[in-house]
Amino acid sequence: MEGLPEIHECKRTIMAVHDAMHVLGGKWKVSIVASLCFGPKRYSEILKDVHGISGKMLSRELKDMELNKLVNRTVLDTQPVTVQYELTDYGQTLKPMIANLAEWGIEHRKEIFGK
Amino acid sequence: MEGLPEIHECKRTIMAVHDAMHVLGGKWKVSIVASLCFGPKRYSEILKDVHGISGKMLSRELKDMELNKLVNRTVLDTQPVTVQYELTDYGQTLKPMIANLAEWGIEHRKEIFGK
DNA sequence: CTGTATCCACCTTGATACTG
DNA sequence: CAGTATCAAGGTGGATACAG
Repeated sequence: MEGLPEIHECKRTIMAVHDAMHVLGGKWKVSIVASLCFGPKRYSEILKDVHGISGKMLSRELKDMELNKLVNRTVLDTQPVTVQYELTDYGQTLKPMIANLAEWGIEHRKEIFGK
Repeated sequence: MEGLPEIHECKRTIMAVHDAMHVLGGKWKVSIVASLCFGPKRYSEILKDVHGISGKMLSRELKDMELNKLVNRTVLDTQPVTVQYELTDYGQTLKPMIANLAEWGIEHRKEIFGK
């Protein structure tokens, strides 16, 4: 597999992909990560960014990702309270993968609608 | 976002990621693609590769991916019949993304178990 | 604003049995 | 070997109401 000199075995790759998906599974997680790739966001901002997600699901997914050390949650001392989410250093390591996925998604859209 | 010179906007990235996930969503698709990244495979080989998947789900996911032009299905003239699946040229474009995901998955496993 | 609780419809998946 | 059919169970996610 090109571009992956460290990997020489199929099963190992599949396991790795499976591990990654265990953390990024669910309908919304990668979209949320994508949103947070562009800097810290408040709850309501993510809600607007990720089209179609409900408040319940956003809370739930963010809590999941917090447990997995992917995002940090900070309650800001404002009136009324606002909460800021941001990728942890660990979460930042997902950026290249998100970038790849986005790039493919754009090409895919062209493939579907463009011609 | 580093490594993505063409993308300058958050919403567009999120949409792109969403589009990609529309095709790769579901519990098993990325694992199946990962398996096929290592060359054509027969149904039963994929079944062994992707740990935990049932025959029903494998059939269903492969059919989905065939509709989306990601994989080719070829019935081989053997006795009994065997069926070979392989990534289309279009499906091959997913390789970099799978490679990234696998790389991250391996690091993630270290993060969880390694220390 | 940022959630949580509840109820509920739907979808996904697994198990099993069966076909060509 | 490569599927399909059927059933049952559990998970997923939306709507709404409510709380701090």
